[in-house]
Amino acid sequence: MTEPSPRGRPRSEHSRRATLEATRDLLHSVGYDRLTIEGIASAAGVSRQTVYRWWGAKSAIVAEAVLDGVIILPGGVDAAGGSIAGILNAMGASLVAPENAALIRALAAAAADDPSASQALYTRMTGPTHDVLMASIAEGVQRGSLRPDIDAEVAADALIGALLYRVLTRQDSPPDYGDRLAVTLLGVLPGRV
Amino acid sequence: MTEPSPRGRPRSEHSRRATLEATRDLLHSVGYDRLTIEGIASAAGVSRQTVYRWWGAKSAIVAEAVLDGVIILPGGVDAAGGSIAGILNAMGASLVAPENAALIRALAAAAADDPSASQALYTRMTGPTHDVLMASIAEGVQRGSLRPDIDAEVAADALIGALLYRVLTRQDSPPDYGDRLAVTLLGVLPGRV
Amino acid sequence: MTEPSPRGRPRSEHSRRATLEATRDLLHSVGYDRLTIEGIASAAGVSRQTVYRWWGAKSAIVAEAVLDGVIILPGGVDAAGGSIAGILNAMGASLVAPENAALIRALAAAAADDPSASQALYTRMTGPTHDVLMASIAEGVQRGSLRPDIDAEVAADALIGALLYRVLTRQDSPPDYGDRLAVTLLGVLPGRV
Amino acid sequence: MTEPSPRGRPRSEHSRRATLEATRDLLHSVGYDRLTIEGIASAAGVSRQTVYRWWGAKSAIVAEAVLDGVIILPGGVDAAGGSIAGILNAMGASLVAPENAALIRALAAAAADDPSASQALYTRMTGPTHDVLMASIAEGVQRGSLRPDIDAEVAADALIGALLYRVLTRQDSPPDYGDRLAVTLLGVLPGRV
DNA sequence: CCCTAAGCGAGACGGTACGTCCAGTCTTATA
DNA sequence: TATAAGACTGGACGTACCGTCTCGCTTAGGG
Repeated sequence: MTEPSPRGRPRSEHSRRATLEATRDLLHSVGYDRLTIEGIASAAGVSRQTVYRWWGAKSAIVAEAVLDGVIILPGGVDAAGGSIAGILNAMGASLVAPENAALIRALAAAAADDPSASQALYTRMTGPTHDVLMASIAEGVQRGSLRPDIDAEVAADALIGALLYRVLTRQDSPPDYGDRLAVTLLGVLPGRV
Repeated sequence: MTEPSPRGRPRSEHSRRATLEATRDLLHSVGYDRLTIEGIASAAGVSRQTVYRWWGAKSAIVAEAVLDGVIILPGGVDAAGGSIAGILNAMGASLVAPENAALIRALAAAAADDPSASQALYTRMTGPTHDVLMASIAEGVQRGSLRPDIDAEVAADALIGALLYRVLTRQDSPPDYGDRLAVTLLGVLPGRV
Repeated sequence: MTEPSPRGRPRSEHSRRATLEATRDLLHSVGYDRLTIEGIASAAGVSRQTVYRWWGAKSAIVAEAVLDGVIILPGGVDAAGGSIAGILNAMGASLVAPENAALIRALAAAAADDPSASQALYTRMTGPTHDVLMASIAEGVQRGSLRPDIDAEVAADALIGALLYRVLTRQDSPPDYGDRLAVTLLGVLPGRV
Repeated sequence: MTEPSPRGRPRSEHSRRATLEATRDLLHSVGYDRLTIEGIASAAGVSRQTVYRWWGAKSAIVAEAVLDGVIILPGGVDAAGGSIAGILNAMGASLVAPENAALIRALAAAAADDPSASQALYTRMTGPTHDVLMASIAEGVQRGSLRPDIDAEVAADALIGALLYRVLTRQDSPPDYGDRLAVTLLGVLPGRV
């Protein structure tokens, strides 16, 4: 029942990791458009051939980096448990930080022109936050602290979408932008749920 | 008092227009990443040198195409006057149409890696819709048909952002997605403002 | 019987002259290969169109510069009247001077690839010297100071050719190279005829 | 003690050879001025990048083609052993042949504008002939069949230079031009030495 | 203890696009 | 009509990456 046990030299985990990390760093510093496989390979200290053997296209590397957790949506997951406005404020503040905004925009570009990887990218990048928000909202509706006509999925889309929209258009969001989102979209008062 | 009257052969408006239109068509068919200046020039029947003389970078061409109205946000401006849900439904339906979704994604990619043009791109692309929405919302608040705690700017961001988010993640929006947005975010009933 | 008297603005002699002089200077400094019409026009303070109207090709400009005497074979004509060895020494010394050698090489290149201008170039550049040499040799033969079997044309070819060969191969000629040429080829003793 | 053994794909001798031969052919047909790296690459069936990797400038390709013997001075080396006039006649006849004259002119142009390669070009192209001539002349002097005051180096320069001069000026040399050179410059009778 | 299989770095190869320069041609306003 | 200004097509320049291809070396099983 064991696996057929592979022949030959095993794949180098070190090279794999170095490639993904170099990709993350470059995505960060030069953006998706100016990201090149040549640049990734050389920054990772890996040969071009090795990159092509395992990925073949730059969007595939980006996708794996995201799925592997090498690239994480800043401020997303660990905010679970707080109030909705708190989650949004944390997320907003994090997204707006220049070092993260560049990464977000790069990933938007990657998603934009890779038909196959975009959903994977977004489910991994924004999915956790999306889930946390949906859970919080559903709970609020159930407890009666939110209007009963709120559709949790749509609300989560809108909350994330608003932040994304502001990052892509390069409008900075004031520190209380999360509060305003919560009040406006959900009708909650600051400090509540 | 007249202008100094320019010397030399005047710039060809025909070439300018052909370049912008070729850019729009290619953006549409191959996306931003695979858009090349060489391809634009040849599709436009214009020499590469002419493109470089006037623009110098592909993002600049895209920006001008948008600002010039050669590329228009589908279903945006002309929806003015309808109900909010109606505007959103129309916009949503339009954005989701495959021929437009590709263009939207291409523009998101362009905005993502051109620091200088992104704001221009978005203010022209989404700005009119943004304004229409804000006006409708503000009017609704004033008339009392919307909650008074709604922040029109934030609401418009969220409405557009939600649609953008779904296009970028390639989740299609059902036909009534606009209705659900309006209900959830603004608390309006379908059919009402 | 008078000329038909030209209509319109007369050709600018100043532009013509400036073009030829700029050509000479550039030929001198960058050589024939890197000589460009664009460069000539701008160095001459003349528009490109004007150059094209009157010449059309860079070799034609070079040819006219030579024929017009703007470019002269250094040390050639004014050496007339001296002894043969003296002419050759003067010519050799002059050709070897770095500032002239560059010009000679440039003209060899021009002659090499312009079928129509090469003869004109050489007859004007080397012709006078050729003639002076032939006359001197013929006179020497007639006076009996040179062997009677000397063919003046062939001898002149060889004397000039030897110098040209050394310039093109970038071997410098020692100061007494002219003496050695005269002795070897004509059998004259230094200081005689 | 063995060589470090090179890594990577070995250089293609086929491409190297094809490039040099294409260069020779083009030099022949279009001359040096209209010779382009683009044209060489395409005629050789080689990518432009490969040409740039190994040579970088057209003069370097020409130089290697000469040094490698892909381009040979027509009628040069193999004439050794004949009489001086015979060598000159053979060389003269060969140089004057239209297919060779074009090549000679092209090489003169190449030598004229490549400071680094000109000596290499000429030592390889004319060097062997130069040596043969010098040897023949020195031997003639030693045997007493040539005047003792003849400087073999200068004489060889002049003999080659005369032919070169006529090729560059596009004056054709009559079939007996070699005889006339030998008689005039060396004082030998046709058929002797 | 070799043998075979695969991974890997190095680096050449044919290509495509880049951004620049120049060749020629053209169209305008001015002299 | 000549000229300067300057836009235009076209083509070559030299560079950067692409994706593919050989090499030699390394690192594992398995005979």
